[in-house]
Amino acid sequence: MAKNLLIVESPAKAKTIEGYLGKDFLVKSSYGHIRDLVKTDDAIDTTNNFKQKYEVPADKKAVVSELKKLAKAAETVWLASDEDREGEAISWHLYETLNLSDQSTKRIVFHEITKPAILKAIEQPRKIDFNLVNAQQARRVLDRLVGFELSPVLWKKVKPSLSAGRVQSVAVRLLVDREREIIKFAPEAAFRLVAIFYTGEKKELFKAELSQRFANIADAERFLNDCISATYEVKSLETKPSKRNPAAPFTTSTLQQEASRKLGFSVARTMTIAQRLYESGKITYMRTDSVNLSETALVTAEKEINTAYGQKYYKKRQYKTKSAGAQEAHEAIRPTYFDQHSIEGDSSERRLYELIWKRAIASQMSEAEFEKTTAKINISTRTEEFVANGEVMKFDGFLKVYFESTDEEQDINIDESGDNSLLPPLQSGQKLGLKEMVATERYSRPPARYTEASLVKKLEELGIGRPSTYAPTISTIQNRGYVVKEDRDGKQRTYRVLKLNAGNVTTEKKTEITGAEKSKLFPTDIGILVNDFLVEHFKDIVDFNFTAIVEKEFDEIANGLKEWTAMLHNFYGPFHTEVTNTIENADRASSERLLGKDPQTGKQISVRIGRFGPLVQIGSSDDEEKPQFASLRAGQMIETITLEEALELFKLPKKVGSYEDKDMSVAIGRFGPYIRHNNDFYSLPKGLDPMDVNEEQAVEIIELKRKKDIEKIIKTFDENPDARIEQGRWGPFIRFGKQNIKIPKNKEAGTITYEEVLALAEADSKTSGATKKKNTARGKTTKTKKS
DNA sequence: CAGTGAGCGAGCTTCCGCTTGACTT
Repeated sequence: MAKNLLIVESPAKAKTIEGYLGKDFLVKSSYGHIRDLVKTDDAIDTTNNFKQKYEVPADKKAVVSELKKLAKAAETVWLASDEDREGEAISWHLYETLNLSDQSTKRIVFHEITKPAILKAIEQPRKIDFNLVNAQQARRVLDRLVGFELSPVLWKKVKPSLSAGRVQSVAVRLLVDREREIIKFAPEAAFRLVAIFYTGEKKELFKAELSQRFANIADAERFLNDCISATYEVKSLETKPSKRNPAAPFTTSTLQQEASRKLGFSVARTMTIAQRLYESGKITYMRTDSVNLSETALVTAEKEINTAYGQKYYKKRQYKTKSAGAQEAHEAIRPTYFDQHSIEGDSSERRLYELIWKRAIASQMSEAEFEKTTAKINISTRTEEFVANGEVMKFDGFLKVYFESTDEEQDINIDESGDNSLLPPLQSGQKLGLKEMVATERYSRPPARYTEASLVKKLEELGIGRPSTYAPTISTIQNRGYVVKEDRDGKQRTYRVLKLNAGNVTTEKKTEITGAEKSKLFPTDIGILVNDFLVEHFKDIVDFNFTAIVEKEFDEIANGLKEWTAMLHNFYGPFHTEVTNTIENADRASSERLLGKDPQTGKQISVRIGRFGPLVQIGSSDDEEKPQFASLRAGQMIETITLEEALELFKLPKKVGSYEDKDMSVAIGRFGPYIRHNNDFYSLPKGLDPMDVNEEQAVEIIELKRKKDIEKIIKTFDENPDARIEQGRWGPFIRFGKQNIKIPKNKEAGTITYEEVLALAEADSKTSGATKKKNTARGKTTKTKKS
């Protein structure tokens, strides 16, 4: 048995460290926290100084019992969890749970996983820092109190099973606030003027923009008319050098943002892939808020840049963390070995690795240098002036490997990219020819909706949540139904374009699509309802600064300046009073909004959230006639639906004729408009308005779908018409009644026999049954309906 | 992907952070 047991948080880390230390050391992992508050309401005794009840959760029992055994056999136990609040608490929980003794236990910390760093840490052991532990307990207890007292208020006043918490409720609030800003936003139009000039005989073309816009069309028209007979001349020419610096290496949040923008990954996907890279030793730890690179990393990055690109591309840089509440227990995310420009693996792993490698390498490279030229151009008949910008890269520097993208980039209108192009050689006083001048009506844009990644960025700025929880938080608010991630179609809008060409001014109307969204987060009706309720009754908790305020107090506790139970008393007293007060006095949250009267019957029309989601109701239950109901469609919200839109909902489903002696009806479901026939569903092709579908079209759609279905069939079986092998989206699979079964890797789809199908079907029903059980036991949300 | 939209009222839901799998499509 080894004399020393060293415990870290992550098994991948343990494996690496074990290699650095001799056989006197056994290195094991705790897999994060090993103890937590019991899940019941008696976890914290608020009447007895917040005394906590901890337990080892079921999935940690095995880890704990193994560690216990090993600790008993070891002479010294080294607690090497991370150097932050949570890490310190993990060490303390280990100390308690493993029944360690003071003499035989040592607490150590290190910031990089290298042999010298670890050996040095071992030479400088310390004791567990109880101030830090207490700060963590205050954090843990506060989160439990907030979550487990607020959620039941929602169950009573809104709807069962809802949740609220310090982090998730603010995340939802950010989305609701932003949605309202967008709803309220009134775009303003102005005419933007772009001219295309040319120089001398070579007729080299370049673009210039007028330094001001015109608010109305008359002014724009007058300007163009004035320009018909004008001459143009370069008034001034200014050339300035400019520089661009590389961005800091990735943290969890910046990695999530760039992977979302450049690779289109969700934050959860990014983290799963990064975890695989970490476990296979390709990158450093992926849950970090630090932009710091270790000394070893700096040295190897320098070497790599010098050999791969040359010395002038290297520049040593150290970055400082900007985000609030960073705890910096780890390094920035970087490749383990800088000389590995790419790796083996599946395409998503390769692409994410490449992104991480480029960003980390670029962060130690020299700045890119540009020469920016600004030319001002006079108009003989007007006082305004045109401005042309040109940019020439003099030295690429870090741009040789990496270009950081921004959120705005994706919505830049093609017409508007007048900047950063090359200018022909110009001289002050030079006369210019005009090829064309265009005044385009442009609208101001509302604030952008959040993506998963931009919401993470915002949360990080506010110091809310931690690297390990960003992705789970984004999932939670979607799972609770507060938020949906989806695409939405935009609306058509017209804009006017005036053109001056060959001495003539012409006017044209054009259309564009505005407000189309791809993979954006939208608050749902229930999300809005819950948010408004919380904002009304628990303003302090859902305040954007709440976390920052309590974090400051946690820091004071960590520094020994404040007693942790005193802090909790101060918080809990007023909070709990507000909870009781709200339960007793507050009205049930109502989602109802009156839209007006039905023009045909005069009955009242209202929208509200029903048992199965948002609905429109015509008439009230007091009327003699029964009220009519219709569900809102995807993309429609209680807050914004109009009376006209609500009435539209009652026009569907509608019969469009019959086919094979059965009725066909058209309706709109969760996946868009469809035709229903004999209990089968056929979705409508895009662009076809469900209100316009006639019998002939419907039949055509049904027959086309059937033909396609037949084409998908690879093999059928005489023994059973319900069994067949089909070509699916991810390859061939077996359809066996309602069961969809994967084809084992060693089998060829075309050669499978019916006996094999039966065997696979039985094996599949067993495993899927077991899975279902496990899911419900874990309390996961299953979407199966009660039958 | 429909239909549903009331009430009966037991027993359940829920937080944030630290870690990985073991599942599915």
